[in-house]
Amino acid sequence: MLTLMHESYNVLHNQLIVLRNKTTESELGMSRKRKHEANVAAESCGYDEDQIFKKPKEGFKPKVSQIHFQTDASDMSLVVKDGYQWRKYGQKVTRDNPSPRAYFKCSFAPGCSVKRKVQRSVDDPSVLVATYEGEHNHLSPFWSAIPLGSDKQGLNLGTLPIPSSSKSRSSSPRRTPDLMRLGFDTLYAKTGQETEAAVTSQQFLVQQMASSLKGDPNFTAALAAAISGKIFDQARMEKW
DNA sequence: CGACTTTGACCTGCGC
DNA sequence: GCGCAGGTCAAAGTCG
Repeated sequence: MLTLMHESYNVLHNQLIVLRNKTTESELGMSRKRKHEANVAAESCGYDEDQIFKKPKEGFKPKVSQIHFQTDASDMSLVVKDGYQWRKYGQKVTRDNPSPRAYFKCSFAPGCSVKRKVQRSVDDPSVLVATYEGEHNHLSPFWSAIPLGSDKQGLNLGTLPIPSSSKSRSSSPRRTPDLMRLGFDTLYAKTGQETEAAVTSQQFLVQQMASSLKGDPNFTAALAAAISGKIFDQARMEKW
């Protein structure tokens, strides 16, 4: 039943996203050709033109947040490792900033329409300013790597997707997943035998992972992004 | 060969 | 209507 419910939810959520996109397009005023294309798509979904192009009572403004990343000043790439998988689809030099602005789309989930703009700060070129538009319709790749209900069986973190779209050309080593897999595999190898040694090794592994993650710039960047997002949400909630 | 980046062209909104 | 600037598309190139 849970699976069915989850599937139904996903279907409905995807339809909502499609409708939101269409209403936004119509509101912004699209060309006749594009309107026709959207209309065809709408018909295939079972909605009439009025439903799709009727101006919404409340405009759907995508959630926008801005996060600053401290980088090496010598590193001129616009790659921000925040844990998600991004696909770059454009780059522009804007008037107010001599450094180019890169445009990314979330490529982790097909239906995810979150966009990200990354540009160096005018004041401090070592700071990357990432502007996020929209909300992910999926869990972070980190949590997606952990199967639901995994209880000493799954948790194969070695399958953790490699964050960022830099295609691992950068020099940063991918040591964390290996370490994590090593630890969890060791920990969960003996099924159901919770010995004292296992508890000790668990504590040891936790310490080892903590020190490993602390030294991993990718993880700290992702953590900073997550905390910033949380603070942003809280600020919005308090404002309401 | 697939996934991804690069980059010039194109689209769209906005001010004049 | 025109020009500018920001945003997006898509073909070509790159890499593992």
